[in-house]
Amino acid sequence: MPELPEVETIARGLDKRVRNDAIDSVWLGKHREPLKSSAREISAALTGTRIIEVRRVGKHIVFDLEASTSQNGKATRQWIVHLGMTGRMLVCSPEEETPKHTHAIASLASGRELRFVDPRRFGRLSVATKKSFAGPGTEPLTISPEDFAKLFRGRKTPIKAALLNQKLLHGVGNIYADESLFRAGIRPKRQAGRLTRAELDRLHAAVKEVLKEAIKLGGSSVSDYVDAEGREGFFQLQHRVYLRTGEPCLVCKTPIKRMVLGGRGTHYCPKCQR
DNA sequence: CATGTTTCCTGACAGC
DNA sequence: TGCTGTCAGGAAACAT
Repeated sequence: MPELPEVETIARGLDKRVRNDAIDSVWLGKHREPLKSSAREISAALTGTRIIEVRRVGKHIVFDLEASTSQNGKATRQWIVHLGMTGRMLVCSPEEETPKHTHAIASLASGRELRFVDPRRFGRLSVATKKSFAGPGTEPLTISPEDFAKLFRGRKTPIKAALLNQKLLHGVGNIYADESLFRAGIRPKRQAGRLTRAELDRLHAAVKEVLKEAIKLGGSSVSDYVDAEGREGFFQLQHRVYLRTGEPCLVCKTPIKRMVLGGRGTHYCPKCQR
């Protein structure tokens, strides 16, 4: 599942490959639309634009687009892609077989195609034409320790649920929430508002560290994640708790426990995390 | 508003 | 082999 490090890897790969290319035409799948904006809006917004840049905001891929207007002016807009759990954004040649669950194809001036494939359909496509897309919450890689601590003040929800709340921090998903809490030595179900400032500082550092390491390794390939070039990441080899239920903790050898928290599988070491 | 619960969707996997 | 049932999980909608 693509979280911040995976989306960052994908966005960088896409930027390298399609920056300055142009979108000639757009095809969108028929049946139920995996879209936030309407198919007509998306198609109209993308067709005839040039790709200025591809970047990541939270868990979203943002294509910054430029359209030439009739008065010779330039209009900017964004194509925003959320990959959900199983979404992929691939650059391919039109000759390549179109896989099942392909929901959108943008034909590029270079002759290649940008394809959005998403079996489970949790992904979302949308366009924004007014202001620059900023995402729902704050970027975990740049937030200060003070602002980080402030996010959780007075919250009764478990810290893990708060980390997953995209309106607070955006980009942290299930894998990196578990891994960060392990590195910070904090139990996932601790009340967010009751963490000490020292614990929050540790968590802040852990979140940043985990995300940065994961980006360096190209993300975690769990289930079927691959980047824009179809390559797998390697951070799954560094996971200390995620999907390690029953295996010994790498620090104290206590078996890793699993519980369900906020509807998500949650993995932790009962001895190292208090 | 804050928090908890349900829903969407399909592939993978267990059990028979 | 092939059918059925169960489950994961991001985020929005809905309920409390």
